[in-house]
Amino acid sequence: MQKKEKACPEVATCSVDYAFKRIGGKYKGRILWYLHEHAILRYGELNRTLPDITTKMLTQTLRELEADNLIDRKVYLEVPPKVEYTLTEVGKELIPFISYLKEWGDKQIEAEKTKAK
Amino acid sequence: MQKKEKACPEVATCSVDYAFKRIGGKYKGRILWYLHEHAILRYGELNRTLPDITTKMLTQTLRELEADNLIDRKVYLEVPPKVEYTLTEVGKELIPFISYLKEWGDKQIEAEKTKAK
DNA sequence: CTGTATCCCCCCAGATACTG
DNA sequence: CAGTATCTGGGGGGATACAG
Repeated sequence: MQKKEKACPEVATCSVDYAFKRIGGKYKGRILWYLHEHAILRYGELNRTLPDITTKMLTQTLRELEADNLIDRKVYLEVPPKVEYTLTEVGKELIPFISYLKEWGDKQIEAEKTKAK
Repeated sequence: MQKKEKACPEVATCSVDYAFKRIGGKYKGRILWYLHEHAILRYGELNRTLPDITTKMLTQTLRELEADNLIDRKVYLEVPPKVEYTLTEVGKELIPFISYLKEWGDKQIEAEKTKAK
């Protein structure tokens, strides 16, 4: 059964939309931030740093970030295997903004606490 | 039919996660940005500004933003009805970051074009 | 003009098992 | 250690109709 094509398949309607498509998603923000804090993180370290993520989602998200040129993936050919993830230059450009967002988040969380009392 | 409040579905694992939960979603970024650009927008104007949104999603998203105290909703009791949306002070605090993100997006889009040629 | 109310599809993401 | 593979469901979001 032919369904009508969706209104906007994949083209971003504006640059804000474009940017949100690239850093949106359930885990991307945190991954980028943790990579900023630690500079280099291995797969297992990321998995432990994000307690609620599954290996499937972690791999998938990392691949998307890599495809979008926000992170680098370096594989060491040794046993046991070792893979390191780092921010690319383009990815690093996002840090000031995530940093700002984090401060805003901290502030709001604090405000909520005060209000609750 | 009242549904359970959606403003804070789950506990955020960190402030980055918290912030992304509040501005994430398919349309929130653009809505906040357009409200910044125009200061005041009516429901119909927002609907026209986001060509790919349905009334259902627009209403739903606006309600969430309102519940999160990022936008204000002012109703004029007249015929025909008139509703105006504006950014709250808390919402305005997000503008520098969205602005930064927009510039980043513009830059990436430009870079993609150059690369394509 | 500013929304509600339904119906329903698709896909994100979780759970689990397995592999080089 | 660093991932695939497969199955599954829940809900985000689309289309449409209608109301105050």
